[in-house]
Amino acid sequence: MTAEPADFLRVRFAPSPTGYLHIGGARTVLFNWLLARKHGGTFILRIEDTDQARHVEDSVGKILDDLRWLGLLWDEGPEVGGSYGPYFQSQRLATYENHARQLLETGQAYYSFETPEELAAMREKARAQKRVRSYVRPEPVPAVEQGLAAKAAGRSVVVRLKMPYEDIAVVDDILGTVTVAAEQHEDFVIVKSDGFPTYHFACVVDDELMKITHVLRGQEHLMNTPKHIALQRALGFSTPRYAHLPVIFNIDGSKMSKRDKEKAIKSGLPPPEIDVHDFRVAGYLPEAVLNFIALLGWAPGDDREQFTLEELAAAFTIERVGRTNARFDREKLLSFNTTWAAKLAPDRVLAAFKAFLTCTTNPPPKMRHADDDMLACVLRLCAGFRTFADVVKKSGFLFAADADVVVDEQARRKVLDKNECAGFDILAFLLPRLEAATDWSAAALEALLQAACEEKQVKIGAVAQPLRVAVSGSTISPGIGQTVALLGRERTIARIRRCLASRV
RNA sequence: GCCCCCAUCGUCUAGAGGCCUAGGACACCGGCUUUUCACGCCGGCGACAGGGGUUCGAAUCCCCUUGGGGGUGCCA
Repeated sequence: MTAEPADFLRVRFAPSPTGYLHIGGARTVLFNWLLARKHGGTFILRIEDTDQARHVEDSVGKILDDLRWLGLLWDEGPEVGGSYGPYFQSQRLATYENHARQLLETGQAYYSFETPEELAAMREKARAQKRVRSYVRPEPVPAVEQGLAAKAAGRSVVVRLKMPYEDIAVVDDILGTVTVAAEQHEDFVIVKSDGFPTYHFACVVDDELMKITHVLRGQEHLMNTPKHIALQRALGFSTPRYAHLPVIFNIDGSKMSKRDKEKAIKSGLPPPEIDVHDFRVAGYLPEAVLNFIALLGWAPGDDREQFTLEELAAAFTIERVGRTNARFDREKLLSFNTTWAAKLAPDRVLAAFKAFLTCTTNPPPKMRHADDDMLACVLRLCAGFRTFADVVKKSGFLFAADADVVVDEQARRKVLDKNECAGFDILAFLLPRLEAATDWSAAALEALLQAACEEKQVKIGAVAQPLRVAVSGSTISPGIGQTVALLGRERTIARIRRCLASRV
């Protein structure tokens, strides 16, 4: 038996720390992770923090946290280390410098001094002349000594790669072969004036040094790939296999950008979920999110739609990744979440619910600190729920102080005030009977309500609804018998009394 | 502008020349269940962007048009 070498398949996810993990990024991680998992390869996490201006405080921590929530753990990278570290690009500057020097010394790269204004003028001119390429390589190219001197003199200096004048073919496992013509290439910056490498340069150097074999990334990188290939050739590196994933949009076709979120917040609309963190806080299960995003751009080929991470890893192949952009349908995600919440083991749902309670801002404090038995009970009573946020909405009143139960205006009108306060009358009728009840079990209470219906000659709704509104403040709650049983006699009576006192 | 990618129900997709009077899921509509919300069950509506080829035969192959998207940064 011939064993595969340990690192025959190495993939990476390389986010830049500019905020939370985007849902599109999550799908990229997932596909990389699945590929590694399927083939027994290695999944590497690398932080591309080469843009000092865009760096957002603590965003690495947030990204790691979201990845852990999803259950997509990395084999090498921050916190876990590995043999090819460091895994932060900002800690690898010397490495990039060495490679840049090599390129400079072999004449494959050169120093360049144009000002932003000059570059803008070049761009404008190129557009007017309908050319793709805007940067014009100086002839001859400045000598290394000239560049060093300019730098010493305080001028803004970058390093550019001399792009070869030849067609470059990108062999893509999803898209096929994409060839970019020689005249399309231009000398691009590999080292910025602040001495940091650009994305292209750091990425190529690290992929080589970290022995990355497969690059799975978003389609927005497709046109970068010829640059990367040119860099690899100049440095004598090997070229990994490439696969570019289709893009994910909002349901209306707009981009799922952070800007959308900010815009919505500004105009007072509920912000759309676009970061993994948003879905966490909104009460989704990672199982559902993962399952749903897996199906954005990938399909098993049969009618199966429900997959655990393990099942995905077994079924996943790059060949079955599609080429068409997808829209993110929140309704379908909601449906997936409902399904997962119902089919997952109660223990798992409880654990996820507790995690939700610690990260969301809404729940009544007492709910957050309730014991497992109580929370498990609530989860049972809310069976069929769509998100954890719904569970809180439906059962939060169980954890509120009696004085904090405020009757919703609409509920009051519809259930209590209507028909000359029939609802209040029912409550007044119910009160002594509940006070006198000897058995406070859900079944006994249901029976008590049934008896009240018969006595008053009304349907069960006419009795259950006023009681529901009195104890919960709204028309939404778990089954009334169980709700009242769980609430207990004392609190139930107190709430009915408070409600009756509010009658005008 | 220029370069590149893409194109099946409203949405995610199955479909790799005859198995397709195009299958599934979500949404939607109708019904059932029902003390609220949700769940659940049954049924229905609904697509091969348009035009040319190739072929005995095309959703599937080729070309054009149209539409959508990406790139065109000292961002990644």
